[in-house]
Amino acid sequence: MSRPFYITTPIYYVNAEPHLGHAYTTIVADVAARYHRLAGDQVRFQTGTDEHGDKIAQAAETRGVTPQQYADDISGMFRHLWPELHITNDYFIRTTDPDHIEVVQAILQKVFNAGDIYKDSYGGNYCVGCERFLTDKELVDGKCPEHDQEPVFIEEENYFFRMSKYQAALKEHIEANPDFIRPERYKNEVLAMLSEPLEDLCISRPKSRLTWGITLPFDHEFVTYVWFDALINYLTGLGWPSGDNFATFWPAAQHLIAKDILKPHAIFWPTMLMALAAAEERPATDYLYQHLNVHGYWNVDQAKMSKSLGNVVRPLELAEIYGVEPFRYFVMREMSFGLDSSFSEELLVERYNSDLANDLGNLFSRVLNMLHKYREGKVPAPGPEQPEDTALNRLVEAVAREYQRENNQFAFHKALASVWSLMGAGNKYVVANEPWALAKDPEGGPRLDRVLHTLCQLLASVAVLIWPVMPLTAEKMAGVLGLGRISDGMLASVAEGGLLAPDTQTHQPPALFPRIDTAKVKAKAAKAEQKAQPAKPKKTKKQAAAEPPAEISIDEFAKVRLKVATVLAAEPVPKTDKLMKLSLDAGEAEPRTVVAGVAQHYGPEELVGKQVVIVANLKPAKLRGVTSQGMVLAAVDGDQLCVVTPSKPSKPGSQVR
RNA sequence: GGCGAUGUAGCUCAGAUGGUGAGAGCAUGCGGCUCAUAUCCGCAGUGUCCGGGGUUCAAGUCCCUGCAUCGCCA
Repeated sequence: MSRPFYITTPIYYVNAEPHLGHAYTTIVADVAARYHRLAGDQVRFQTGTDEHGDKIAQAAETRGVTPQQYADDISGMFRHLWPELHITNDYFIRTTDPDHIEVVQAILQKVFNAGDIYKDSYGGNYCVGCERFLTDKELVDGKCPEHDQEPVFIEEENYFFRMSKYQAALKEHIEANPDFIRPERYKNEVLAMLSEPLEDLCISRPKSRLTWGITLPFDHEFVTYVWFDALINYLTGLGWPSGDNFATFWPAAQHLIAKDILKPHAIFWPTMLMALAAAEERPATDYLYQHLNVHGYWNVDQAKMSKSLGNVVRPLELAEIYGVEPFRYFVMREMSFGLDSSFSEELLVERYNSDLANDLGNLFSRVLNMLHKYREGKVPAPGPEQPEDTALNRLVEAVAREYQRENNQFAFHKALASVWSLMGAGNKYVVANEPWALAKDPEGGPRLDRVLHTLCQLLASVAVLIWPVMPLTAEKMAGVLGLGRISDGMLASVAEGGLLAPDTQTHQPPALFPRIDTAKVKAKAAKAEQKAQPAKPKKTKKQAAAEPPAEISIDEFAKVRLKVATVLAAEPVPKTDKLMKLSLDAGEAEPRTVVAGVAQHYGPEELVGKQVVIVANLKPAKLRGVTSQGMVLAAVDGDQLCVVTPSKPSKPGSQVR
C-alpha cells in the first residue's frame, strides 16, 4: 500500500538571492520527501520561484534588464543551488510559466463566475514614493514617514475576493482538525486572527500602476496581485484540473512555510480553495490541503536574519567548508521544528564533533575495525542470543517506531535524537561486551560472533535511518557494510532487523567525519564577533558580555599583552571632550597612536613624559576618525580617573604581567 | 494599546490530567578501558524550577499579580 505524499516549499520571491532561510525550508522539505520515500510512500516534492510584482519590475529596471530577464537570472540561482544541497525536488515551478498563467486565469474566472470576486472602488492615501496606499495610522503629521511627503488621495477601482464569506467555515475546519496547522502555536495564532472580522482581499492592480503580472481574464485593464497568483502554484504544479498527479497528490497535500507567511497560507489560501470548491459545487474538503507545517527563524549571531536586513548567510559557505551533509544534519537537528534557533559556525562545529565525529563516525569506525581485526571483515553468523543482545535489538525496533511517529509530525529533531540514542546504546554495548577481551579468550568465539553481528545490524539500521538527512553518508555506510543501495520503502525492514545476511563481506571503514579542531574555529568566531561589535550594539546582550566571568585561566590572561610606554605627545581629539590622542614610545620602531578617554582628567601637558601601561595587542579601533592602536589603563572610581603608571621609571616596552 | 507565548543546571531544552529525594544532551571535574576519528564507559556535581501572593494534605505543574523576553494584532 503506497500512500501518496505531496510536499511543497513556498515559491521564493526572486527579489533576493537564496539565503539560509530558503535553504532551511528546502532542506526540511527534502528530508520529509526522502523520509516518505524511505517509508515506501509515493512522493511528489515541489519548489519554485515567485516572479511577479512591483518589486521585481523595479529591481529589473534598476539593473537595466527586463523583468523576465531579471526573474530568469535569480530563479536560475535557486534552481542551481538545490542540487548542491542534495535537494531532490520532482518539479520546479515558476509563476511566469505559461501553464501557470493559464491556471491562474482559469481559477480566477471560475471564482468570478461564481460571484466571489467583485469590483469595488477604494479610496485612500497613496504615497507615490512607496507606490502603495497607506493607512491613516501609518501617516505621521499627515505625511509618509519614509518619504516625508504628503500622500495623494486616490480613488481606485479594484477587484476583491470575498474572503470574509469563508471565514466562519475556515474557523470551523481548523477547530475540527487541530493538526491542520502545526505546530499548535501557529494554529492558535491563526484562530486569533479569525476571531476578528476578515476583510475581503484585494486581488488586483490596475495596469496603470503595475504591468508585471497576470492579466485578469475578465478585465484586461488589471493584473492579479501577489497572493492569488503565487498560491495557486501548488495546484499548477500538479497539472490542475486534470491529470494523474492532481488526482493522486492533491488529496495528500502538505505545505511547508516559515512563520512570516502564515497568514497568506493559513487564511488566504484555504479560503481561496473553499471558493474554488464552491464554484465547482464540491465540498470544501476536496480542495483543502491536509497540513500546513510552520517553522521558525534562524537567528544568525543574534541579529535576526531577514531580507530587509540584508544580513545574508550564504548557505553554501559553511556547507562548503564542513560539507553539505553535516550542514543538513545541523539544521535538522538543531532547530526544534516550529521554534526559532540560533545559527553559528561554533554551534555547527559542536554538533559536528559530538554527534557526527564522536558518536556516529567513531562507532562506525570501531565496530568495523574490530570486524576486520577479528573476523576478516565478514559479518559473522550470530552465536547464542543473550538478554543484552535482545535489549539492543528491541531498542532498534522502538527507535524505528518513534522515528516514524516524530517524522510524520515534522518533529525531525526528535526523530534524530531518537536515532542518536542508538549510538549511545551501541557504545555501551561495546564496552559491556569487550570484544577485544572475547577475541583473546579461547572460549569467546561464539559470543564475539554474536556481539559483532548485533553491532553490524545496528549500524545498518542507523545507515537507513539517517538517509533522509544525510543520504551520501548513509550510502557510504551501506556500501562499506555490504548493504548495497538504500532503496525506497526500506524503512520497514529496519524494525524487522536482519538487514545484513551472515557472511556479508564488508570493507575497510573510512573516517566518515574527521574531528574538527575547535580551538581554531573558536578563535575565528571570536575575531568575527569583535569585528561585529561596534557595528550593532546589542543593549542587553552587550551588557551581559561586558560582565567579566568570575574566574579566568592563566592562559586567558596570557593573551593580554601589557606594556609600559612613555607619552611623547598628547593632544585633545576635536569635537569631543573626553578623548585624548596620545603618541607613545612603547619600545617599538615607530611611536604608537592611542586614543584614551582621559581628556576630562588630564591636560596634554600633564601627560607628556608620563609613563603609562597599555594593552599592546588590542585590536585597532577607529575613534572619532583616529585609529587607536591599543588602550591606556586607568583606575576608575566613580567619575574620578587616574592613569596607571609604574612605581619606578621603566624602560618603554617593558612587559607588565 | 489589545491578545498570546515563553521564563527549569554554565548552554540548548524535556518535564500529559498537581504526589516517590527535579531530568536529558553539550560543556566542566575526577576515575576507568584500549577496539576506535585524543574516541568510548562510569562517577560527580551545582539549580530560590523568573519575583510575590493564593488554592491544596501536596504545585515546576492550578489561580491572581509583578517583572523580563519574544510573537501576533492595531
